Amino acid sequence: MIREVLVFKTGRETPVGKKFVQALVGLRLKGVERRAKVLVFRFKDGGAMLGHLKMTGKFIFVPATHREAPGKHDRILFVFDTKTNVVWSDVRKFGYLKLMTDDEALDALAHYGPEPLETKPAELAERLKRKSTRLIKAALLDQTVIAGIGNIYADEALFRAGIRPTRRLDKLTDHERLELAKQIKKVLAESLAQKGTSAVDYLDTSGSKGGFQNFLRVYGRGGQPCRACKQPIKKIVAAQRGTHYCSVCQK
DNA sequence: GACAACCTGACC
DNA sequence: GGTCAGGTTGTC
Repeated sequence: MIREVLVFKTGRETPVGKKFVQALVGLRLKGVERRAKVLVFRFKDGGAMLGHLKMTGKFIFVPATHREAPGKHDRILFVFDTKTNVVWSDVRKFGYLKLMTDDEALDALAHYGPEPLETKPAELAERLKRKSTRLIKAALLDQTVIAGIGNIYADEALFRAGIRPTRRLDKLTDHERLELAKQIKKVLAESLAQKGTSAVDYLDTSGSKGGFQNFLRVYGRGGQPCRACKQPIKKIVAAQRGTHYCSVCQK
């Protein structure tokens, strides 16, 4: 049960007033799920809290004894009636937490594309089969096409599939779409096995770094030699995001 | 499509 | 001082 909700910092997308705190106190957590990049905290009493970490958000478990002296970027401390409390920390304050009914939660999550790790490559490939002229990189980042792919994994999957991020979506061949779908699944699974990518400051709920940053082939490697062909990795802007690729290995 | 906006910190 | 950063949304 949530005993207390201590608010240290608000933000534009999570103003977090008295209402928010009052609604949460007394609720019993049923479980936590993830859909796309959204965390879903469900309550036994009904209703849910949806949370997005955006780029710098973290949920960290802390011992119940740790109560005061919030860290510089801690936004909210959730005090439970157990031995573990939870801190929501967020340097850039882009993240949000929203309380809603079960129906509202269903609505809010309805527009996302399929979960790549729970979907067959052929079906993922089908999601990418569109007449759109936009860049494949933009399509990969579009959460309504396939859910959960971010900037790192878009670049990594494209490298592994040998496809340039600047290719037009409607110009990919069936073979390329299928290969890309397979590589999306592969790179996500490998990263999970390494407990994620701490390229900048990602930490898991125990405050530990992931290890996949050591296995990235293009992301963050602009100017460095391609691990496959030794030519320098290109760094450009595509779909308004920093984008890394090998001009030799990716066609 | 492109671009600004949200915000803070790291790095050149 | 300027640029960039695991993301998303709203406005040309």
